[in-house]
Amino acid sequence: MIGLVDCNNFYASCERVFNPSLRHVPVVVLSNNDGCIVARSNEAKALGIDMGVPFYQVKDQLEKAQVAVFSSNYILYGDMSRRVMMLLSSFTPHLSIYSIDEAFLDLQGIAEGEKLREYGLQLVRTVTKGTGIPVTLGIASTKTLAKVASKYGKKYAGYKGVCLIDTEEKRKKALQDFPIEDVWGIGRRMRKQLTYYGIHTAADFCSKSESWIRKEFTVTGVRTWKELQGISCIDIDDLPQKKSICTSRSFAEGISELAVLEEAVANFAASCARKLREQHTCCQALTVFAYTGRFRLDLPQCHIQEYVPITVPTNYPPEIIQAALRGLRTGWRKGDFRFKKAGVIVWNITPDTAIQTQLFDPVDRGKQAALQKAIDEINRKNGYQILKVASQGDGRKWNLKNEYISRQYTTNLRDVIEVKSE
DNA sequence: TCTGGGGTCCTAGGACCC
DNA sequence: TCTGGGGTCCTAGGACCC
Repeated sequence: MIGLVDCNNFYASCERVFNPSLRHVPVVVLSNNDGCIVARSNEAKALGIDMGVPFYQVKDQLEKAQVAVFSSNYILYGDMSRRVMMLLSSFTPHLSIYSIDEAFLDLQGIAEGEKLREYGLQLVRTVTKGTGIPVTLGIASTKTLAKVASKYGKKYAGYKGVCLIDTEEKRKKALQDFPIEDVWGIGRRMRKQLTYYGIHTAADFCSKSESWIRKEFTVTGVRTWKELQGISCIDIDDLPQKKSICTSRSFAEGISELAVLEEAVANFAASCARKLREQHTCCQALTVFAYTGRFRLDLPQCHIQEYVPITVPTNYPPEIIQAALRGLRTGWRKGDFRFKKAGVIVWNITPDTAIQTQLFDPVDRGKQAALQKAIDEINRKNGYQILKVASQGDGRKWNLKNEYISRQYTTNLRDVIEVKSE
């Protein structure tokens, strides 16, 4: 059996942990740049606030309904996620972290029947009490069915956060009432096509033949189809190495000057380098991109995208920054453009051990690694990016909007909550 | 005026290699 | 006159996930 643990309204729940006045109050969290709504508490969902709507379109409505609004605080959410995952890992030797707020657990041989339910309730209690984040656990024989179970677990309070699909009878019953568009792997486009064929529930989908599913929805459709029947197709322990790592941002105001865009790109490249080092990997190529705003078709459009191969695999910021800037300058065109978004993607990721160097590599890789280790250590002790590459600048010309950001309750001494005694 | 960020997988074609 | 089979690398777009 496989378990799926899903944090309820994760970002909104994180904001609540250190701010009890938000309990029972509608809460929403915005994306970077205060752009869109990306998380909602149950109260906010009940008000009919949709996922993904641009903030400016509903700002007045939110004010009227006295909804608490937050800019996204990824430092806080990342740290809370780490705490949740740490507690989960004490419940199984085999945890596969799927996203910031979700993880799959291999429950093979852990318990069965009523015991499994007990185990689940204990898990939910432990995480909720230990972190303040409410979670739901869905248990079934495949990942897709575990997702179905967790949705039922959230929908009905009677489950107390744990829903099991552990018999054929329960599986059939669960699929009978389950809207096909809520199935993991079925998106907007497939939904449209399925509606056309009169397929509305997961059970309808399962009743079709494999060859028909393959013809209409290719192998990915077949995978979902099999998973729903209880045949596992998606591996639990794919936590393989990432194949790409991306850092990108939208800018509050469009950028017209190459120098400013270069500064932004240098920072995105440095961030990719840091992510590579954190997982002990190097990259051997990158893509740098910059777009003008896609919502302002009345303005001149420009779409820069440059692939840059790197000879010797690296995670050293100056090298990655240099490669990214080289790409940006190659793609740069003269014109009256206002770039709204830019980013760096690193590809061809390899472990940082066993690097194949060039015969005539002019760089002393050992010295370089030692230097970077020292820089990382200084930054760890003294604060984020105390030392950085000069081309990263001060970031003042392309800052993000985050008007409603909360404090870094768990990672910054200045922001730790004070407990006052009488 | 204001519209996110970070991933995966699949398909398909072109260029190039032996 | 007749012109294969098996690869890699890169680009690009679509669909899906959270």
